[in-house]
Amino acid sequence: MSNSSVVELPVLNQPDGAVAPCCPPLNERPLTAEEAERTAKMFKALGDPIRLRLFSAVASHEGGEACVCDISDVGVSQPTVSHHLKKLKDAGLLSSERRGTWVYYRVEPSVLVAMGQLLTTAAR
Amino acid sequence: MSNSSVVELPVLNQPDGAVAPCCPPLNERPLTAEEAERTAKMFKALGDPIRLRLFSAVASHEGGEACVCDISDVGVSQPTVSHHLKKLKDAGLLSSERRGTWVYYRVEPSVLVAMGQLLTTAAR
DNA sequence: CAAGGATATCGACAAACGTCGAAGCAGAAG
DNA sequence: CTTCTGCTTCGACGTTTGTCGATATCCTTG
Repeated sequence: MSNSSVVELPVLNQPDGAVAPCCPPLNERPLTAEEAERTAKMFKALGDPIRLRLFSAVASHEGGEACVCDISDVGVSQPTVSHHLKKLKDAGLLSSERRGTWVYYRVEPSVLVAMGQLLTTAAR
Repeated sequence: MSNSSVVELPVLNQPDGAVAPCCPPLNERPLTAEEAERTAKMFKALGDPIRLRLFSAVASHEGGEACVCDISDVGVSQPTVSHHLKKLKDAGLLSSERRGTWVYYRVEPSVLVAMGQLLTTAAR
């Protein structure tokens, strides 16, 4: 149980391995309730300072992945770090894999791209 | 009191009227605690489905602004709509202006751009 | 198999959040 | 001045969230 298939957030994985953003840019048209529900989970996951630092630490780490031990110096207890990493994982922003003693978290580059597209101003 | 100077989020308004993103792309380097604190407020504001729909409704509305009456059909009471709009305003994502009977909310295009830059994959 | 380090889960608790109805305020219209 | 409409503020309430210490799990090492 490492790379458990990301379900609905924040990109839709295509059968051919490509990714498509789940929703149009925010200024293209009003999001539907369902789109907003899915997308909000993503923003919510990044809406906590500790989680944002953890996410940024993973995203900026060499190879786009980091061991928990590399990034857990954020001023909260170890269980809290674990809790936040789980939330990021549940939101589909990170995946994790155990290698020996350590657990590595990684961010899919496509996630960053898709999230950026959401916020990139549509041609108007 | 309409366009009250946006203080710290999510972009830093330059004296010459230009804007700079408040923080580097999330995968450039780990955010500092202060950067994360500021940026998380922005994400948090978009981390609620109702707020996201309101924001999207304003952002996609003609001219980048909308009257409250144009966008308040999101399934919650009118005071709740007002409460969420206030949160988006406090987060620096929207500004408001009263014109006669109606209050108009608007989103600064630079905000969308700056937020997109946060999430756009840095060259690595 | 025993010991130890790394991470996850559990249970509890205070603080923050989303929601509503009621009441208040500001312009427009009579 | 009074009434009406659009919006905000207030006060209350149940739910969710972030945090911790204690405990459990997984894996390596001796």
